[in-house]
Amino acid sequence: MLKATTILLVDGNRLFRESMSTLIASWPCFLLVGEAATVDQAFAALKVIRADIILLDIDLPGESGFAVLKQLMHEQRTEKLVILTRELHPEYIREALRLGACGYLSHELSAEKIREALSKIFAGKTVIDPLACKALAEDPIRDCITDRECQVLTLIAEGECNAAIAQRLGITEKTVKSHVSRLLDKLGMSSRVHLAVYAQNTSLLDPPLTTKHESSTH
Amino acid sequence: MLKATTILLVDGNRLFRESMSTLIASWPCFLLVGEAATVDQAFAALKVIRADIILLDIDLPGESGFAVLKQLMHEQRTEKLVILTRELHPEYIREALRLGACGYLSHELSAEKIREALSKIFAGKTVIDPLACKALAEDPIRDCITDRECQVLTLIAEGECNAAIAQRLGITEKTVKSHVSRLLDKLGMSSRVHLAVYAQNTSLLDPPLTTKHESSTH
DNA sequence: TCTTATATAGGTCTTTAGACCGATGCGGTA
DNA sequence: TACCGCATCGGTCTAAAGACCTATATAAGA
Repeated sequence: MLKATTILLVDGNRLFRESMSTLIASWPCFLLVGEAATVDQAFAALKVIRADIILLDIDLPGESGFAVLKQLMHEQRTEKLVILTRELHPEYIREALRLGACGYLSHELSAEKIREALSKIFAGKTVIDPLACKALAEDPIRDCITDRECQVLTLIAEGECNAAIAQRLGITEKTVKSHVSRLLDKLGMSSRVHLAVYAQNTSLLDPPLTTKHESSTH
Repeated sequence: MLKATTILLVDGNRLFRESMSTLIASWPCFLLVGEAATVDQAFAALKVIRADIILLDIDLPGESGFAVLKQLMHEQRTEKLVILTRELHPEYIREALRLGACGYLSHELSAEKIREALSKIFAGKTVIDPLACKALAEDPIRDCITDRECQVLTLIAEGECNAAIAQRLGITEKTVKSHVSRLLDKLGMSSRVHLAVYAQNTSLLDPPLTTKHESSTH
């Protein structure tokens, strides 16, 4: 008998968990082995169960689903991490893939599409929701940060306050606030701290922090 | 004839540059080959000149001198990078050395001491101002971050606001603010954005964000 | 035992951040 | 020309951040 692919579902919405639970139960080769509503619950569950695939929402109550992604990738666990969420923010998608997710699926997908995707993912493939691809592709606006915004972002990452940024760029604090708000909106974030961390982690800033392969030539 | 050790001076203070210029001119084996008041000017200068030693202030108008340090270390250039600054913040010193500076000299040093230090540095040694050592040594408090503070720092780096941190740690926002203020004080910083960037760059993050034993008996 | 560090928490206050609204001028382009 | 993206700036408002003050319980050490 074929062993079922086991799934852990992490989603803050109880009704959604229950309906997904029913749905998965109707799939022959899949088995839901656990549910969690929060990041903490997810970690707790992972201490006692083993899943092949973790279906992970991002917008969880409390800590973001990215925290799970980060932690588990850090621990080099073998579970396939798949984002299953309502949101299609391009930045969410990029961040998820950057952190090592094996898939990004939205709630817009049909149940059948989800099942297919999970099969492929279990087989080792990476599946990105067509809608997510579309969101990435159709959203050059949200992707491209203007020169000015990039300058502001850089200064935020240096820890400058709006007034200081205004002074250094020779504009008013009002304008800086406009840029900051637009950056937050474009990147789907909610505070300048996120922006700072984002700028640090992506090579938006001059020195690409890729200390990966240091091929020393001396 | 002995080839002089060439120096590029990066400092935002014009008068200081001029006086240092005169001072260096009075040293037989040293030659000041360039000056810069800002990070941008420094990079511009480095495109056209070659120096053996770069004397670098940290508190430059605009971008911090650390930017130069980062970039040049990243490019694996051969110039010796020496911090010459008024400040003796332990965190500055640590950061400078971490980024690969060959020396940390304060303005409190005598001209003769500076010259000696530069000779040693050119010879391949690393020289740290005795006052800087003292600042590091006398400041064990500023060095050690407690477990709790580390947890708060980690959450700040994740972009959490104080209220969210309070919720996740099961304490009041007031207490979180206390921890944040203490962190800012210990690390000589002025905003949570600095803390976030600091935490990102120093991989303070890996360690336990595990909610340890919650001794809720208080 | 006395001291010190830590974690906790409260009060008051000012400053900063950011949302949400609007507006203008400029340059490229369909 | 009319439209659109960008950068600029303004007003108003709420919430968050952080300084500065005090205070308590606990645990580790001198």
